Amino acid sequence: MPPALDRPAYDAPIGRRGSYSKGVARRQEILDRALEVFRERGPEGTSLRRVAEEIGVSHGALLHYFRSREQLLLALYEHTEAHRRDLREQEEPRDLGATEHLVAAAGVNVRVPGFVQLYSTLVAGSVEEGSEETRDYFTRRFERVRDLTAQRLRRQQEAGEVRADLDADALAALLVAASDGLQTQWLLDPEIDLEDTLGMFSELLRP
Amino acid sequence: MPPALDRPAYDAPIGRRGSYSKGVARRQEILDRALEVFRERGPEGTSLRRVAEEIGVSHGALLHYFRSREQLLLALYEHTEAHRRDLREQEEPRDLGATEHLVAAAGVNVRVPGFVQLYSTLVAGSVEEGSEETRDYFTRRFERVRDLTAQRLRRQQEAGEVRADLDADALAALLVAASDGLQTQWLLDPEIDLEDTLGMFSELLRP
DNA sequence: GTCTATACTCGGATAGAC
DNA sequence: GTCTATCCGAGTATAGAC
Repeated sequence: MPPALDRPAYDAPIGRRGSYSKGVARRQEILDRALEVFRERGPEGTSLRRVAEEIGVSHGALLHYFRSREQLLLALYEHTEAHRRDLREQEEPRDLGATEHLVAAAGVNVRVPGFVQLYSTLVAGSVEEGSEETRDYFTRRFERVRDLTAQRLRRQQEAGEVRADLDADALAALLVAASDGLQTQWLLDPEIDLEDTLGMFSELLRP
Repeated sequence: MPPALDRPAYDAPIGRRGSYSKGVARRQEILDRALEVFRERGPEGTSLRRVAEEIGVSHGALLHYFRSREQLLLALYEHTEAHRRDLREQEEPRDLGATEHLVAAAGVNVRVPGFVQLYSTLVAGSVEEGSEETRDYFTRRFERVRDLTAQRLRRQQEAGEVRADLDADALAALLVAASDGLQTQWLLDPEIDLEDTLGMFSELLRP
């Protein structure tokens, strides 16, 4: 369920030209306060209207900056993801193998309360009609994550750390799938050992 | 995302004792007609109220037999799943290996329009507050599927078809996760070759 | 048990004031 | 561009008629 994102695409300014026209700042301000509300309560009891009230704006105003509840949740996701990424960049050694990278990412994910659930809500919703923006977002995200994983795999294949008789791109899709799927299983049963189980993949990949 | 289900738990009669008290038949009748509505339209435009109107009951009455929209969707899922299972029992050879079994299951899944999406909607929703029934349902389902997969793996390990140095239960979780995760990726990008990619797992498992 | 009526909150769309 | 007011249809809870 993994890593990097060059730019927070949906935090981008709304007006094309011109300076950061106050609207952006206002939107950021609203987002910050919304984040706090989400942090205090769980993801429950956080309807648009209640969040808006808590923040001190009308729900119409909230909807003016975030075209839908889904977009607000996506902004929340991106914000959390960025923070999560910072966490990892400190503690994570460079040049991990593909599996180890995903194991580390998954480990951080499950330690951020609500993060995995938010992710799976958004992905499931992204496929519904009228969620084209979220859909594009996650389609691109999957592509990026698969590519990054494939790159790592290729590097490992060249170094002889991973068996070279299998296609790196397909392996990458499989590895990312296993990571996401295990996190889903973890949501329903937090007893499962996410990191150990996913880590088995590096065993399977050994030449 | 796989196979069997001993009993459709939420199609069970409501009253404990007594004969199939007409209520069950009525519920079934309503469900059948609702299924038809879902089949005609996609999963879109199928609000409780519109479905109720279409089949000629009040939306209150519909809610009397299915405590929530989610429960109606779960009934729809179970019904489709049963039909899907019938399909497979005809064409599928007995005693497939774990991977092959999941590959076949996934292949059928993606050929039933809307099925994968319905599954992922339900799983994502099951984790939300107030969805305890759906949550229990899918928790049990995952347990069952993992167990079944682990059994197959153990059989293959004893037969020397699968490397025996790895824990079958953990492998099963990983395999099921990969299957689910790939189906999610397929939802967002139907170009990916679900069956071939998942099939690689049997390569990885070879001793 | 079966179902109607009603009411509440929700997400979202709209129109228009500033 | 920013926001208020208003309205719609959605899912759901409740009370009570039969």
